Amino acid sequence: MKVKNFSDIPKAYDPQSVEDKWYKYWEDNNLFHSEPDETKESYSIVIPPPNITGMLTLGHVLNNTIQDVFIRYKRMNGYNTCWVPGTDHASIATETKVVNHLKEQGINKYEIGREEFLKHCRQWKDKYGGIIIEQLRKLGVSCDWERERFTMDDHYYKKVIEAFVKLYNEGLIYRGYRMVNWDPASKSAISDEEVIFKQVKGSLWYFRYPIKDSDQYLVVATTRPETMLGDTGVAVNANDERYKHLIGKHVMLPIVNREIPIFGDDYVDMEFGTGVVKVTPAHDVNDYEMGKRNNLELINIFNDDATTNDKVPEEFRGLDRYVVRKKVVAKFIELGLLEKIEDYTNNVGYSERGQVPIEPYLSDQWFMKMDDLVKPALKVVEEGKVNFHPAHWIKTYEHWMGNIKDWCISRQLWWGHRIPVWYNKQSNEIYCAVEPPKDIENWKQDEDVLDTWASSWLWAQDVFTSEEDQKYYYPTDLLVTAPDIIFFWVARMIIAGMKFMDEIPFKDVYFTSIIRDTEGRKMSKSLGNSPDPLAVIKDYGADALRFTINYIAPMGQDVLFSTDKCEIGRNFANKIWNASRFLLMNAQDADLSLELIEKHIDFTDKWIMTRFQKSLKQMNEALDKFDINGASKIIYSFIWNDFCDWYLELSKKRMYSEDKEVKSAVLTRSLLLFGDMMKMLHPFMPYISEEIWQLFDERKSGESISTSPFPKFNQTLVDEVAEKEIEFVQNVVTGLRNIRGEMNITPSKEIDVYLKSDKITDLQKQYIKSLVKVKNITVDPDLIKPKASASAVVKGCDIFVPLEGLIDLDVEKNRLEKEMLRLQGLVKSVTNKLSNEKFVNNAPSDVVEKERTKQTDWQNSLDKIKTILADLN
RNA sequence: GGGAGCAUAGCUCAGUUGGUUUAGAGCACCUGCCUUACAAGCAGGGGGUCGUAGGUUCGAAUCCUUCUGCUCCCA
Repeated sequence: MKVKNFSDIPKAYDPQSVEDKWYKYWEDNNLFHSEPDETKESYSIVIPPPNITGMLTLGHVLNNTIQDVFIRYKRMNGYNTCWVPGTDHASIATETKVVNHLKEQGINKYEIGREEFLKHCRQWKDKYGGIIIEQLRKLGVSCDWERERFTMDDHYYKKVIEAFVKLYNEGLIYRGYRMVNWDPASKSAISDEEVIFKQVKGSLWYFRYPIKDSDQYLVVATTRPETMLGDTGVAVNANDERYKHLIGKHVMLPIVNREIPIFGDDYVDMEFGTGVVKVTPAHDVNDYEMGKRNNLELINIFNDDATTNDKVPEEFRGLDRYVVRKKVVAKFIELGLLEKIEDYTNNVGYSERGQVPIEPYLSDQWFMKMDDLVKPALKVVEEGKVNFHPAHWIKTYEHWMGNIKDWCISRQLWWGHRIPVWYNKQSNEIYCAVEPPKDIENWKQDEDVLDTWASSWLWAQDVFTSEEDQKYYYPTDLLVTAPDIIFFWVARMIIAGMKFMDEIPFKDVYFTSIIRDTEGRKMSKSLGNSPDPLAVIKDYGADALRFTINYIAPMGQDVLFSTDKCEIGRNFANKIWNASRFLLMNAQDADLSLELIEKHIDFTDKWIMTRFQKSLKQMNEALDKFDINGASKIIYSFIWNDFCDWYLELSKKRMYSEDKEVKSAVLTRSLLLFGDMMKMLHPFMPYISEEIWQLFDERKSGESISTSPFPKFNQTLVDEVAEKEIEFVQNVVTGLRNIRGEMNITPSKEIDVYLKSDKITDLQKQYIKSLVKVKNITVDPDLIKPKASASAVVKGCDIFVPLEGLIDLDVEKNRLEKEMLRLQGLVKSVTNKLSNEKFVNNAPSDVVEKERTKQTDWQNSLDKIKTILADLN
């Protein structure tokens, strides 16, 4: 092998130049493109398509990093990997943006009309829709960019329409005049899932409703005074002794002067308020149900923007609902009909997008019948055909699926998939098909578009546009997504998969953590606590951000993120960089013949190979169970602790050897191992691993670590004996360093060391000498403790460091006493255990055996420490 | 009201089927070092008895129950 020539390798790693260079290289060489190949096993992922209105957030970073880790890992393991990227048209979000954008130019959507408006939407998409995709590239994600999709691509659009037609023809989609969640800002219905409930401090107003033909009145309590204008009844509980006798009578509705009935209904909670409920069937879900049961009139008092219409008295018309609220209350005061006002906190539903309170509103909408559709989708999750990680999300899924209501899929918007239904202008006959009717002039198409999720539910199947692709890549292997869209998207994709493909959409679903700030608050624009990932990448590097976020993101728990935590990843990258720099600098003038790699192998080499093999195995196992956080910790500690802290330090003795062949052998092996380490690291830190891998040998054009084979675990390279031998060296070295540190011996001072041991080899002695600043080591199994020396006891070795004149007796006593107490505690607990007959009789024999060994070892050390201490006094 | 999750060092988290656990890591902290890969570093050190109360067991951070607190989802 031949490393790259370097005159001056920078001391600190600079990610910026490295990252841009390699991303371009990967794209130029089209390394991430996949085509069906029946000779290879496929591994496919579809990206959760970000909104075209979106900008890259840390949520995207986490989500896409995880997908990239798996796709790169599988790619290197020989799978034909295909990661399909794309974006979502985000009907309501995009339309809101475009409407506002046009408003700034004084343009009104209704004035320019549907076609013209859609033109603006498409322009907007062309201009801004690709931003997030470009930003994703900065992260280093290995998507198959040739397959980039959009939910309104011709092919995809058609599939969405076909799905609608199919369900319509099967009677699973129907139109109905129902109460829906109305967003008065976008003037559209939204689904139950898009309503966010917030605790709002408000009031409970108590109104007096005069009873007809009487001088008495009933008191009703309400949180929404304005709706009284649409009241068509007053309800009490039929068992309520207070009011029972009034059932069948009427009240005179104030302001409106409408005569409305008093009726009994079980729904009414006698304990709440006064036990009397005003009923507004057109503007409240529960009232709507009561109205149906009791044949009440439906009076809709609002326009589609939640201003009052002409169904209310003239002075209240054309006003915003909250203005009306004030006016109604004022009027009640004026009429002397306001009983009292209490503070009250209630749950108010807000539109997720529009950020305004939703209004329960009666309108014609399209619904999907869910009862039968969910059954197969529920089954595949319960049977483990689709696996959730963490598995506890299954319960949430089951609960939602078990209580599902029909899905309102129509939206009163223009940007999106227009409902493929035409109404005959004369007969009002309904026509539903993929293609419009032939005599189009006699028909009028439904104005509405579909809920965005009623398009993205086909994502996993219809991003594959040819039959061949679909057959090869579907079902996909993994979906990585945030748990907050488990209902919106994950569940519905499974439903769609089972319905249209008769097959699951993905085998595993990984639910990511939610990113919060260090105080545990969700990232949000208004709080300003949401770091810009691109700025973080600029400051720390994409590798650092990727690694950090994996390192701090435990599965199933929230991530508390702050930008400075990226030091973890940056420092790690720098550590790796310097380790490679060390090897490269030494390799510049070395002979790196591969024949040498079998020569001059000692126990340190066997040990590092063992540690590598074991770490590799552990990492494979962690990734197999989707423990990406655990996997990142394994690679981190192997590279930093085992390789850098111990192996590189141990290898310096031979690296600086006079014997060129020794140096070359050690160096060549280290470079090869380091190359394998870079492969292991590559899924997590793709850029720096590529950079170093490319420096370590001459690579062909187009060759990349990302398409090179992942190391395979090799049991024959695991050497337990070498591990024990290193452990011994580490114990002695740590013991000596401890003495140096605690006794305040200046680092430059060379010490004499006496080791009482019968097992230490010459080679071990040399390595110990190389790791601690030592003048001379004397090893003798029958050693007698030298005068005025500091001591330490490790398993199999007593350590003495004579410190004539330097030793502080009190410090040394203190050290040893602390060690004695520790050992005493250990001995005591193990002795207790062993003198318990029940333990000895009941515990497995190997456990008892282990405890016996522990006891002997600890007792042994304790005795020695005691002797030394006694000697000191 | 129903459901889920969490509670281990100052902070953020590990801790596999209960047994080298008198509990690990990173950050923070203290001490000493610019030792020719790395001060974004090296070496050493202090610090927790595992939220509470009980139970199962020879043995519990680990299993069961109670309570407390926090987070999220659904109604």
